[in-house]
Amino acid sequence: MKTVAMSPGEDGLIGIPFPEHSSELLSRLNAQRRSGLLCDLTLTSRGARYPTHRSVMAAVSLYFRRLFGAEEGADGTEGSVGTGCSVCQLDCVSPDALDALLEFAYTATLTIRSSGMREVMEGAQLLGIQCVADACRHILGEAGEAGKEAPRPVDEDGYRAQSRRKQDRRNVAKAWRNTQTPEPIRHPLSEYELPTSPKQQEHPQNGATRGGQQGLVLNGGGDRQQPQEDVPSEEEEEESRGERPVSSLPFDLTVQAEAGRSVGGGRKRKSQTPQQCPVCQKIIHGAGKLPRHMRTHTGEKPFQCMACGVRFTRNDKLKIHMRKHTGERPYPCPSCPARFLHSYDLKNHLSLHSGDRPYECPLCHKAFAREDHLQRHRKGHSCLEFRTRRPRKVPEEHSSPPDQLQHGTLRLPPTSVCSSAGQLLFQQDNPGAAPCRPALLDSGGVSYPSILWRAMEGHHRAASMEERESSASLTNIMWEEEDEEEEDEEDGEEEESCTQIKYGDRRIRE
DNA sequence: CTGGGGACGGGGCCC
DNA sequence: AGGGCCCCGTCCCCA
Repeated sequence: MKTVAMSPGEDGLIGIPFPEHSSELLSRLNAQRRSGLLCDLTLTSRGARYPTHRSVMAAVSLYFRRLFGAEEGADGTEGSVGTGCSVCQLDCVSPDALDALLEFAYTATLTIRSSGMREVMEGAQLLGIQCVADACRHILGEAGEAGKEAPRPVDEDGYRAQSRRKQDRRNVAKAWRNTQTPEPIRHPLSEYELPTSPKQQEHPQNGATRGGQQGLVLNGGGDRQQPQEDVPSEEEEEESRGERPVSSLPFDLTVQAEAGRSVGGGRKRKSQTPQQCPVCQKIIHGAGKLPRHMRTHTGEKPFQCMACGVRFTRNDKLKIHMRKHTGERPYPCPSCPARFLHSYDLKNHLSLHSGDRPYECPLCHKAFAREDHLQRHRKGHSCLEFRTRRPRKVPEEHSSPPDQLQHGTLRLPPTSVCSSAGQLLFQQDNPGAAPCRPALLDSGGVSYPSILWRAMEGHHRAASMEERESSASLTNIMWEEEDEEEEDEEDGEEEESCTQIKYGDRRIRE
């Protein structure tokens, strides 16, 4: 047993994990079920009888939760079954399906024959065991359609909740994780996340997503949390539906793949063979990295700090975290006494000494020491100033985009495009560029020719040799007066949006 | 809004 | 192949 380093007199809470507890608990409950011990509920289906524990059934099934009044918000009396041993007739679920569902409830593993998949799915649906229903539906090839036709409310909510900041695929995946994985894929009875990682699949009870000879074993998970962004392409979906063997469906963590596609594409070593995540379909590069990635789906955090109880998905993260307790700061600044936990902290810090601000906003030219600060700046509204008034003089030269560019502002004819907010955003065709909202073209639906962006980009390149080539994908189009000094006789309040500030040598409009 | 610290996930390299 | 270690990019939070 590890000793816990604590300062004298400290009386902090210590969390000592027992990762095996959940599976052992489940295993013992299952043994009780098999021997009929402490069973207080008997399920029947077409004559077959299945002694169970109502607490287990309530934990695993929405139907029984409601039946027993155990659902959150229920008063605990209405519709509840008495405390004695009761019998619940479930003829609508076939004996085989019920048996499989009970097996799942007590082992976190669904063992079924392919031919019985639909019955199990329907039974799971009826009993409100959603993860099983979803898993079966996916295997039956109905997931894609279902997902398209009727997106889950929870997905929609999560998506909506994060919609403001979802900027790119990564963000969406993140948003998905944030909204979905606080409740990771887990068996309802599991205190800890039930194993879906390969390591834990070795557990005889829990594990294994293995393709049986005739049957199929699924770990208690499901792919229902598949993020929208990561929905596989039609080909991939088709592939996963029909072409692949059953055992390599998304629940099979041994799915590997992409044979040939990435392997031959310049990867130097076999150990770098990418593997495809069975849940999000993401290609994970690097040998042995898939289990690590899978923990982002399962929520499993096997590495816990014995000093403060914080848990991590990865050992290396825990190791870095431990530096906080040991006081180790292995990255000293050569210019000052500052020391840092992370190399990148030192890197950031060094930019303070040097005064380097290599990350410049392509719009307002404000420079930042950190790239993420620039991204934040651009995502916010701080450089999305716009002018809603129209120029008094209609620029005739707009037919020649490069000529319209002055001071980083693209001149547009008044009949062109202006959102209700008076700003226009568009994205360049740069896959690597920072993401942004799609173009706001709501005024007359005038499409935005990409040539304008290229013109803008060209302008930026030409404007100054000092300027870094920007990866900007987001910019504003502002109405620009012909002469900066020229005063507009129109609304005074809008004049404030035209003040000039300086960043470095560049004068911009604010 | 910005600067800074920290957490998290992915990829590369190595054993 | 699996895993440790490291670096990097990104995001979140707080001051």
